[in-house]
Amino acid sequence: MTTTETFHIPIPVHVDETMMKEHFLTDVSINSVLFSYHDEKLHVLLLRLTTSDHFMLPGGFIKKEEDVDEAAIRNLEEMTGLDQIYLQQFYVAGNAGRTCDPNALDAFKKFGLQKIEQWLTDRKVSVCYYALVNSPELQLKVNEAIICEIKWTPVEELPPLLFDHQMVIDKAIRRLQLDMDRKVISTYLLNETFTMPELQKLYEAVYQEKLTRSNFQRRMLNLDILERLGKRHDGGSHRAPYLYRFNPSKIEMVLN
Amino acid sequence: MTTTETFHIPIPVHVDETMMKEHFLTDVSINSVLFSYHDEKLHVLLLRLTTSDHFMLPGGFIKKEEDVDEAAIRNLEEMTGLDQIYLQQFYVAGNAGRTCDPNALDAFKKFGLQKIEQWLTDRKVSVCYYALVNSPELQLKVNEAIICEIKWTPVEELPPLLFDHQMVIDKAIRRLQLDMDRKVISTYLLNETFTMPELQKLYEAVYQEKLTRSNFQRRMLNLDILERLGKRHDGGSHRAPYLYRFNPSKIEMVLN
DNA sequence: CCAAAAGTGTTCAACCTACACCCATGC
DNA sequence: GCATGGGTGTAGGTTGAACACTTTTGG
Repeated sequence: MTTTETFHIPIPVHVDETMMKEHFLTDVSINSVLFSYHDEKLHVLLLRLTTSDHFMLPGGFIKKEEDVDEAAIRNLEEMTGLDQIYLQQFYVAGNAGRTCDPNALDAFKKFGLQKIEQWLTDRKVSVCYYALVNSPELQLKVNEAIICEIKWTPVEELPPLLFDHQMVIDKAIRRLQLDMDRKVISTYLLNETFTMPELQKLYEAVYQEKLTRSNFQRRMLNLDILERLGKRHDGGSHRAPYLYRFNPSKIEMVLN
Repeated sequence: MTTTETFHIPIPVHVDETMMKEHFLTDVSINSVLFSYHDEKLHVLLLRLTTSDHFMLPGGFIKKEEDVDEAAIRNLEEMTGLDQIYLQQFYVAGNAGRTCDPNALDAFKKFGLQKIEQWLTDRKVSVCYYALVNSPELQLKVNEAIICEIKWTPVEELPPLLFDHQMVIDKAIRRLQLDMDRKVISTYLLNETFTMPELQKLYEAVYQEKLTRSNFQRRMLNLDILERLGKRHDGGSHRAPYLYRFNPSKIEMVLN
């Protein structure tokens, strides 16, 4: 999946409400805000049922014998094929009316999800995670049934969303900003090696503000977790920037 | 309730499992870590069933038509009679095995809670809040049935706890520490007026470390949210400290 | 007058900000 | 050589830690 196309993933529809109730917790769900950084922008992964104009966050349910954290991981794996992802619980969306979105109801109905439509729009308390993905190339795994659209969207261009997902994303961004200052989670959003200007652009995308080049450089170097490697020349008519890498042994201490 | 005695509150037992399932969400619960500050120590409110040696956090369940935040507030009100409390969601305890605590099962059984024993030890995802209470004087409201012990416990002297409540308290303290630096929540733990040494001792209790007197004073004054009132002399053979008050108009901006 | 507690001042280092200057590269 | 982008240095301000000094009060 490139960063500009949209893609289609299948979601299973052979399930019915009885099956869901048997295997899953009935009034808890999971929603994940997947962040990815590319094209100098912070992106969020969104889904759209083909029967709706509105997008939504990926999510899932918790098996009865499964930890909530496990369920969040399983969910991401099922959807993206990725398993070494930074995952952080950050919020519980618990308003009683949050699943009563007529747009969602309508979309589910048209979509042919009658068998679990009730289940999907029943009152749910949603445990929200944010996840950091350094590559937007998703290995899609789900192999059955109906198709929906999946898309990386820049955070400053979010379309209308179902349920309370706009608010959930806002909270996720706020939390990501706070965590960026306390932990060294930029590792999870970049390739293994990167230049200082690239790192700076990531910070600018997350905080949605410009930073001063020279001061940013010093700040990062003072953290004492960067290893300077060789230089990398991109063919541009300017000086070649150094490549850096996060020093794994030093990061552990900072990662809470 | 003074700060040294333990107290007994009644909890209702006329309910049975069918009633619970009809009115409440089945696999979500709430736990609250109530913090109070007195005797120069940070305290947590703990309950103990008279049939157990182990203490536990107060908690409750969520009505089907009720927001989770509302439920947390209702819960606190029912238990303490207090309604202007600072309440902050901070964690979801979601491990599958967390409610399988043989000590708890045993205590519930002996306690005569057969009718909802199954309900109480069924797998539950717990939304955890911390709350700030500036007065340990609780107005107890619940008026029926069985008695259990309720006690303010200094955080450095926590007894053995049921379920995963020790871990929940640890996380609550960590979160409280982070929040103390970002917001001005000390208001909720002190009387309206206080002296600088009193404020310092609160910080020392929360961070569990000594702070330098002169620097602490400057730091607090530089926040520009304190109003200096008169002096207060306690009869001690030393200089009388000033009284301070948080300036309500300036606090709002800092309270997120 | 002394001890104890509270308030204030001084110094030093760390760090942030702004801005200037130097280096490498392609056209 | 010059525009562009990257790297480094410097001056000024702010912040925080450590510690010394002063003020108030009771015995």
